[in-house]
This record gives sequence, C-alpha cells and structure tokens, in this order.
Amino acid sequence: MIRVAIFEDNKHLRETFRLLLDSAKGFECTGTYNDCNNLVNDLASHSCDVALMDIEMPGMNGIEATRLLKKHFPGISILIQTVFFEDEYIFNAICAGASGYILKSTTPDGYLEAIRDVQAGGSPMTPGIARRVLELFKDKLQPATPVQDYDLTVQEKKVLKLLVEGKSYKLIAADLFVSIDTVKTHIRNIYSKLHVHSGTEAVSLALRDKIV
Amino acid sequence: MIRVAIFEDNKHLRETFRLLLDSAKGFECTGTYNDCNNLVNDLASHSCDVALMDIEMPGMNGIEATRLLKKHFPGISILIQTVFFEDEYIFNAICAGASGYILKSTTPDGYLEAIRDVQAGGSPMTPGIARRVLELFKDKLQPATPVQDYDLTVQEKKVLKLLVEGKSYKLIAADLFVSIDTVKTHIRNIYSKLHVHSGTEAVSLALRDKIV
DNA sequence: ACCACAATAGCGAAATAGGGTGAATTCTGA
DNA sequence: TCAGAATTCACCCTATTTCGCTATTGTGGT
Repeated sequence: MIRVAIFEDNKHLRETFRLLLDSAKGFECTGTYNDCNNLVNDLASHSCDVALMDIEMPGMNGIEATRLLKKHFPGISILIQTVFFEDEYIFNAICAGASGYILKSTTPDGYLEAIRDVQAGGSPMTPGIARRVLELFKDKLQPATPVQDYDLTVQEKKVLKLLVEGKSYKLIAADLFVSIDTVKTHIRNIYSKLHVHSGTEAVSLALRDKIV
Repeated sequence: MIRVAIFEDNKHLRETFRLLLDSAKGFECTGTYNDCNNLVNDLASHSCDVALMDIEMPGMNGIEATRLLKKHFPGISILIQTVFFEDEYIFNAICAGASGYILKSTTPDGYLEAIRDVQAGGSPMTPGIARRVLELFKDKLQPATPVQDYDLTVQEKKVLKLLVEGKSYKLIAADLFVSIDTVKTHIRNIYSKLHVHSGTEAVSLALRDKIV
C-alpha cells in the first residue's frame, strides 16, 4: 500500500487525484492540501511515502516545499507535477531533492505508474523532461568551454595564476625570479589582452573563464 | 519508419536485435556492427535516425563512439544500452551526447518503446538510471557546500560582490551611495573576516567558496 | 638579413589601495 | 531600555598598483 499526500491548489484537480488514488489498488491518499504553509505539521500527523507536489501554489511554492520536506522527512519521495516545462524549474526541483518530475498532461494511469516508480526507487519523468534534464546536465557539467583563451603567453599565464593566488607584484617577482618591473610589464600586457583594468577584474575573469 | 543502426559485439544479441526490428512495425534496421572502428564510414553509407549503442565493445567503446558520432552526425540520436550501472559510465555517456540510457535487462517491447521515445525527442531511461542521473545532477551541481560563511554582514556582502565585479573603491562607493571612506571601512572588515590582505585574494576566495 | 614577438628591465607620474585611529548614528535582540 | 552590532564617515600616511614610454636580448619564421 503506497501512502500518498497531495499538494495542489486547484480544488477540482485535488479531488480528482483523491478519487484516482482511492479507487486504485495499492494506493492510499493520506491527505490533500491546497498549500504548503503548514507542511511540516501536516505530514507529521499524517505520514506518507510519496508526496505529489504541484509547483504553482499560493504562499510557499512546490520547490521550496520540496526542500523543506526533504530536510524534515528525508524518507519521503517527492513527485513534482506541474505545467511548467522551464529549465529553471526543472533544475531547481531536482536540486531541491525531487525524485520525479511529470507534466500535468500525464494520463491518470501515467500518474499511478509514476507514483509506483518513485516508490520503487525510480525517477519517472515525462520523456521531454528527461531530455531537458540530460541537456541541462551536459550544459552545466561540460568542461565549461574556455570561450576564449585570450592568447596569453606562458609567462603571462604564470603571472596571472600567481595574481589569482592573491600575491603582490613583489611576491610574483620573487616567485618567478624576475624584477618587479618585468611583472609590471606582464600585468600591463595581461590587462590589455583581457580588456580589464585592475587585478580584481583580472582574477574574476580568470576564474570564471578558467584561464588559470 | 525509424531507421536504426545496431552496435553490439555479441553476435547472438546483434542478431536478436535485427530480428526484433525487422519484425516490428515502423522500424528498419540499417545495419548491425560488431565494433565502432569504422563508425563514420559505416554510417555515411547507411544513414539512420537512431543508433543503439553498446558500451563494452572491442576497440573504440560506446561512449567514445557516441562522442565521435555526435560530432559527425549531430542529427542521429544515440540510445545507450548496457549492463553497466556505474555512475562513471552514465555520466560520461550523457556528456558524450547520448539521448537515452537503458539496461540490457529491458524487455524487447521496452527496447522498441525506448527507440520510439528517442526518435520523438524524449530520453528514455531505466527508472534506476534516471534516479542515478538525478543524484549525480544534484551532487555535481549543488552549490558546493559553502564551507564557511565568514559572518559577512549584508553591506559587506554587497561590497564584496562589487569587488568581485572588478569595481574600484570609488565605483563601489558610487554604486552604494556612500562615501569612499565607508567602502574602505567595509573592505577592511571583509579582509579581516576573510583573513586576506588584498582585493585579488578576496575575489579569489569569494569565487572559490561562492560567498557571492 | 629582417621582422615579429616573447621576455626581460627600467623610469616616473598619477591613481588606487591598505591600514591605523577615532567617532557618530541607526538597528536590533534580550 | 540598554548593550552590542551594523553602518556610516573623516583624516592621515604609506604601499601598491596602473599606465605612459623606452629599450635590450633571444628565438623562430620568411
């Protein structure tokens, strides 16, 4: 028997879900809630295995709720169901700890199967969502394409690296066994190539574009 | 009609896949290959929509092959099918550009559905794989635990943020509508809390520990 | 031989940053 | 309401940085 809690602000949908679960074999609806403003208390008194979570709700939204719920009840699996296809939502929902993400266009049977999947340790996703997840995954984890390499010379890269480490001109000169004036020259050239005008800017750019 | 190429080193499986595709409606097998050592030529002469790709193969493995294939034929969708459940494989396969990842324990009908899914722009994954993907996603993208928060005050954080953007004291003062001496004070306090002694060090630390 | 360029070095001026000290005001939690 | 924190500002002095220009040496390519 899979115990399911429903969080959905649309009254009609909420009732539909309850009916669906009550009439299906192996499911039990432990409660329906139209917002997450009493989330922790709600679930403390009526524990469940899976929470079916809408994103768009008055007050706390489903993603914040997911985060909160995972913090207080790590054992509960959360299945996000929404009309939103946006990357930002998908991304945040996953990071918040959602175990599945399905669109509201899913059929009733699809809902039941998704809940079963989640309970079995799987992560059901609408096919299109899965594709978005993989794309996001690639984009964010791909060795951050060094957009430009700025044509820094070997020595300039060394200087920049030391600059990133927070060293002063004097220390950089000592590290590289050159005079401080040479360091000045290199830094001048680095700034020119990077189109920046200060050490902080250069460090920022170097770290963001991973030139070091 | 979905045109499918099969890459699988096990002869028996290879033949089974061909039979499965030939006997199923809407599928066409454009070729079966026991390795990827002639990948580009193979597919140049027999184009396809979906490549069913094994990971473990003699010579080039399925993940390298995926990368290569995506480079030469970006339009072809790749469905990985393997016995490996390891995170490393999943991770690399996705980064290489795979559109789906199913285990060999999948049923024949499951295979056909997965291929249909891929062709339709979805990303079929064995439920357990999907869960691993989400976990990996979270682990790798989670705002890398801010080890310390250094107890910066609101204003100090603002100043640090602007410092990271490469602004000078003067510009920071202008941005925050305060005097330059106030900015100096804040920066003094920031340096003290961060245990650094220069802007470049502070920016470096701020970016690495994601305090901004 | 000539050129481009990396790497080195120097000088000087002006701007910016860093640190010491002190102090007023506002906010905030106990 | 009272202590402490946060925010604000001032003045002084020194160190560092930034940027202008110039110049020598070595190296690789045409």
